[in-house]
Amino acid sequence: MQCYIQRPGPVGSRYVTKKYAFNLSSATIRNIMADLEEMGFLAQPHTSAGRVPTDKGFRFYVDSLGESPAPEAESRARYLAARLAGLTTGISEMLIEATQVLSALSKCLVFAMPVSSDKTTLNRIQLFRYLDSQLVAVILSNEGLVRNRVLGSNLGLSQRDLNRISDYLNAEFSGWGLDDIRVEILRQMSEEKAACDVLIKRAMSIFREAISFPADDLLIISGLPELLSLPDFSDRINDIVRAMEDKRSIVDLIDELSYGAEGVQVAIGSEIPTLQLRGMSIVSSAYKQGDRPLGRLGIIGPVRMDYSATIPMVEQAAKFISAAISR
Amino acid sequence: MQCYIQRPGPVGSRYVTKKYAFNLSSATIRNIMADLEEMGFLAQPHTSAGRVPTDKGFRFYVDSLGESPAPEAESRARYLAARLAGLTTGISEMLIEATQVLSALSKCLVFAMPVSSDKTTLNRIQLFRYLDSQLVAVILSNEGLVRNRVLGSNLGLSQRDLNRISDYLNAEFSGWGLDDIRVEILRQMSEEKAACDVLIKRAMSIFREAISFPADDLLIISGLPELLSLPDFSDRINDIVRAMEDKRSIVDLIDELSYGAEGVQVAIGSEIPTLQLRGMSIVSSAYKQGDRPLGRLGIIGPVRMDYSATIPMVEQAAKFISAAISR
DNA sequence: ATTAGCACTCTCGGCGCGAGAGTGCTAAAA
DNA sequence: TTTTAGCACTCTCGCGCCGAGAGTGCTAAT
Repeated sequence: MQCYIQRPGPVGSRYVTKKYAFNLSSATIRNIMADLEEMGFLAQPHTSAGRVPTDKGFRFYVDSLGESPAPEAESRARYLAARLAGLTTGISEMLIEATQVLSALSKCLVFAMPVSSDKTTLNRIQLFRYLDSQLVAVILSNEGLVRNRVLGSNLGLSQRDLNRISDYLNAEFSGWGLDDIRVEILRQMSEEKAACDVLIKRAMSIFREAISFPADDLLIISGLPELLSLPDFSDRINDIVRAMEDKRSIVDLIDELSYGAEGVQVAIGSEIPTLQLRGMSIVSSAYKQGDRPLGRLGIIGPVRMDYSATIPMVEQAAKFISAAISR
Repeated sequence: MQCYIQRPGPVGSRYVTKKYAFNLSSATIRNIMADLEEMGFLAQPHTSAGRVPTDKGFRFYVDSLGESPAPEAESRARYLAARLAGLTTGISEMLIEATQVLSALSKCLVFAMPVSSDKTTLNRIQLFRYLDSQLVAVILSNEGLVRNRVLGSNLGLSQRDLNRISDYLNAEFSGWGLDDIRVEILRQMSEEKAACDVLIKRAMSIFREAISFPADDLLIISGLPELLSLPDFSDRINDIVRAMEDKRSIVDLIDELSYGAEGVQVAIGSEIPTLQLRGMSIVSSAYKQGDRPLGRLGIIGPVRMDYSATIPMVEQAAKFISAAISR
């Protein structure tokens, strides 16, 4: 019933009778609409404008959408797969490519959000002398994230020392969660137990610095122009750009919304607490390695987006990426 | 004379007489304005609106600005220095911080653009086994850039092999320009000379892949919302966002504009060829390590920006960063 | 060379108005 | 009982008008 709000503007009873061969007159439709309005599924912006679905209406629609076949989803999935198949590089590159493809297909904003680096587990760390007095820490996580950090003063450590430190850290902490490592380092440091070995002490302080990342710089966003071109948001553009600039809060929002969600998760309009994103919906899904969630990707678009298209798209993309990672 | 167009909208003769104690009547001002208009320094949007400086007018103004003392520049420079001084990390972090500070101060968009990775010279490369079948190449340049790249299939090389390859590559190519390396690799590969040693052959093909970066992902942009909030661009917001999305063309533009420029360089309005950036000016300066330029940072804002403030700001920032790098 | 005065021009915001679209309600038809 | 036709009513939107305001150019006087 709601599927015809894919065009902007309220829709009137007469339009419905023309568009669909219901064999019902506009007056009947009006009655039905009045009923639906009473139930809270429709609303009119003002008397004698057409009806507009409410968030509740969309929620009902999305819930009742269920497992529709969606014929064109097939070809889209193939296209996405083709674009991603060529990539032999890491997860990050695949995610970037995927967001770009999806934003082009959906004409919405697409994000991808690897799981916060706090929650990743260390695969390996390696330190290098770099230029005059700096050192570089390269941190590989088991989740496919590669990060590097330049640290200020290497305190005159030789590359040999750094190798020993690296080896020590890998032996000690490989497989640990970065969060746990942080706690453990603080514990060891406060215990002063490590004081006996000055190298270990140094290793710890270097390590502590090396694994402290900003929490948001892994968020990938594509298709901002697409979102801004939509007639819905022609005012409020500033709000949106500003909201997207603050990646941290986006990450937190997505985290909060999809806490414990299985499969595709849809947040519609007022279900999103953030004021700056009012009037928008978020369709997102986790991608996983085996059973372990590695991150989330999804679409942010207007409430009246084409859910029957976006939901399968997000689902397919997440599945494809999961498969590619797990392979 | 032009310094009073720091408020939006054309300015009339009467306003001038009030604002400045010239002891001249508005009619006199009108005559002078008519003269300036004939010379091409002023224009009127329509008859009986005030005058607006032309690009030519701004150019004259900027050129005649010379070495003005700019009293508040002092405190701004100190603020910037204070914000940057705390950072002990690498160049990239410093640039990000600098762009953020500058965009907050200038209410404009600020960019920083490390020199293209093609033109950097290799300091060191190191390869790691990673996860199942991938390998990670970490590339350190002499210009302070740290990049890593995940490569697809490691072909069953052990970490020991990778270390040997790394050592070989470092011995062979450390100090070379990435461009030159590329050429050399192609030459060696076509000569099949390296065919004798299968490890070297592999090293070459890995290396070739490892040093191929997208040319634009080092461009840092801060303050897009600031730029969009300006009343000047309330239409055209879409153009701007889209232009900023296409980082590649921004990089090319800046490169082109500032080719061979010494010190601060100002491009005003129509001096910028890009259509999407019409109505804007770019103030930029190179930052250097010693005498070697490492990149460029600058401000993009409306043509009627406060050049007497932005020019010293960009200059100071570039100088400070140069000093910090060279130290 | 500068200024006062004056007629002229152009923009901008508010107002009214009519067209268009859509509704609710009532009474008739199925 | 459900559906339909008809009708009066309401609200938005676009358009043209008009007056206020700001600024100019020109001329004549200082």
